[in-house]
Amino acid sequence: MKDVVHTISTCQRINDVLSRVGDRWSMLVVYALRDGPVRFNALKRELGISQRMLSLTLRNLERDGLVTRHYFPEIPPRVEYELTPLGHSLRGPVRALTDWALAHLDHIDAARESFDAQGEPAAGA
Amino acid sequence: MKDVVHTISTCQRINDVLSRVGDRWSMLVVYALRDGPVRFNALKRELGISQRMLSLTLRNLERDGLVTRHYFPEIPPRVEYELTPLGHSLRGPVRALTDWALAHLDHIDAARESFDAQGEPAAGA
DNA sequence: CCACCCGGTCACAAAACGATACCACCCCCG
DNA sequence: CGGGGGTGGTATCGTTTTGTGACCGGGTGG
Repeated sequence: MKDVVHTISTCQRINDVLSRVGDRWSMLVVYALRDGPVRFNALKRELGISQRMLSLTLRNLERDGLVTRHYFPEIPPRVEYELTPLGHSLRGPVRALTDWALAHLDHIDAARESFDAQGEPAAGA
Repeated sequence: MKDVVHTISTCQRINDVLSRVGDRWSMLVVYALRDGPVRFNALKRELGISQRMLSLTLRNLERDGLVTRHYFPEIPPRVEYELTPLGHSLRGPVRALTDWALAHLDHIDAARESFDAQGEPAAGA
């Protein structure tokens, strides 16, 4: 029973961190920042994320010490975001997940289609 | 520029999969199912998830071919959920992420605290 | 002059989430 | 025999999160 108790608290802790960096936008941003600093609007276009969510996600990431924000008071003002060492350490796990995602997207789509097909055979109209 | 274009579509695809299995409940369920079949209420207690979300998450996971649902018409009726081979293939990436989460939880908390501290110095009372 | 870029915020709608209650079934305890 | 409990789920309702579009200030090109 002790193992179970241990597992429970472990889940709580994982849950805790995942609720911070485990959302898809955060992971996508980490993924997009893998090769160095990127500008705000570049991220926005590349990820297909709304300005608001990108702004929010980046601020949370910055708060959690995963990215740094560099403001260049040029004309036009430029803002670049870059991974911190902590952020870089997350690259590996995120990479594993994105690689898996890329590799199994078709598989998931197929499973979903067959599930939906057998689940609702007379769902037409 | 071709590389950029490639990156863009790649992000879209990753985003696509992540919107399916990239939420924290799905990953937590995969994590909890790593050692074999687990019952509905056992998962609920272990993960600290509401019945509604667990039910939804499990159905989505089943739809995407990541878990299978085994119904035992006993008294009381027992339902167990188990990872499919596809689900097992996700264990690695999820493991990487959960390990990272466990390892860097303190780091994140510290970063957050210092960020909040310097962000709102006169937020007392 | 108007339109567009930059980075970002505001207000609002839509969707997701969480807690609770409820279902049907059966068991155990008193 | 009645009350409370556990099983796996769904329905409802209120809150939180997410997403959409407009808007801001500043500058530049047509």
